[in-house]
Amino acid sequence: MELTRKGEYAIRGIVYLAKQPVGKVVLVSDVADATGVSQTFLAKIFQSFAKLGLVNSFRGTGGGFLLGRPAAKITLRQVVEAVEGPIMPNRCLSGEGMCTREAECMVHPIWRKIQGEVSSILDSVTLEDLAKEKK
Amino acid sequence: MELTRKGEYAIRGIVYLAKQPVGKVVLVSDVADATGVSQTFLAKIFQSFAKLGLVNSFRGTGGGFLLGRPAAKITLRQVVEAVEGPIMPNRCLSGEGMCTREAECMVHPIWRKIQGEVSSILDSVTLEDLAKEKK
DNA sequence: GTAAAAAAGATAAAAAAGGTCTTTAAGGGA
DNA sequence: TCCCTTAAAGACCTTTTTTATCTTTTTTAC
Ligand code: SF4
Ligand code: SF4
Repeated sequence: MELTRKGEYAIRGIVYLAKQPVGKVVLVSDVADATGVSQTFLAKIFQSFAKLGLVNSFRGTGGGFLLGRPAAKITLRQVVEAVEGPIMPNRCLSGEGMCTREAECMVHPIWRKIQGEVSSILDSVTLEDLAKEKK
Repeated sequence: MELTRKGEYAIRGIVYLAKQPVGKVVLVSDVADATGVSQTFLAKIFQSFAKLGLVNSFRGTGGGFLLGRPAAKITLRQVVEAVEGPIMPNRCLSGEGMCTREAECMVHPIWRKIQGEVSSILDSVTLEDLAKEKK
């Protein structure tokens, strides 16, 4: 029930991107320095983001990363799921037939409810919200 | 963000206990058979329960386990936390000073909210609820 | 005393987490 | 064209956690 470091770093990294002026391209090394994350590890994380279109990347001189769409259009859930996989408090939520006890199980619906609540909270937060300064 | 097998087995095991007639002592081997869990693994889990008073145990002939208090007084949260530790979606929730960024962090409060929601859902379910037959 | 059962602790295989390193591809500028 | 810069891709590695099993000890009823 705990976010991994990968997930934590992913959030730090993309929030840093969201804090940049729109259109500014930043090096992964800069993000790594600013967030206190190993550069190579963060690079891997950003690759996952790029595959999903959460960020755009440019190679070569003057290259780097920027958000793939406006910060307001990227939710915290999308960021977390990009690196951690689907929000899933218990294995039996991944599909039918995962557990033969499901038909009589009184616990299964509880996990579904938790999944729904957590997903909904994470969906309600965007990078725009997270990029603001705390007041 | 996923319940371990230990947590899953813990719930299955103690729910089985909750389904027994009040006061009935059952062998860990019976619970293991009924829930499809390895007996030795389940025994370990029940030891954790016993330490916290969630179950009572008796050794020797005629020994076994039963609930430590009425099913209505044992919440799903207590069961899960007994084997998985505190509900904690991110490390920084475990105490002050875990993360130097916390003061300016906009994400931290989100994790706290999730922690609160999940805890509250798990608190609202008792073994009495889980022991009922599904209708 | 003996058999039954949980308690306790040591051990270990398998999986996941948490990275690093090397090579390749792409882009910009001299 | 030839460097230099930077991300992409994938192989590789170490540590920690999960998921157990096995053995020995303690307690209890008969
Ligand atoms: S017993 Fe219930 S909660 Fe557990 S895995 Fe099966 S369906 Fe899910
Ligand atoms: S940066 Fe924020 S969310 Fe991440 S560990 Fe620190 S306080 Fe928690």
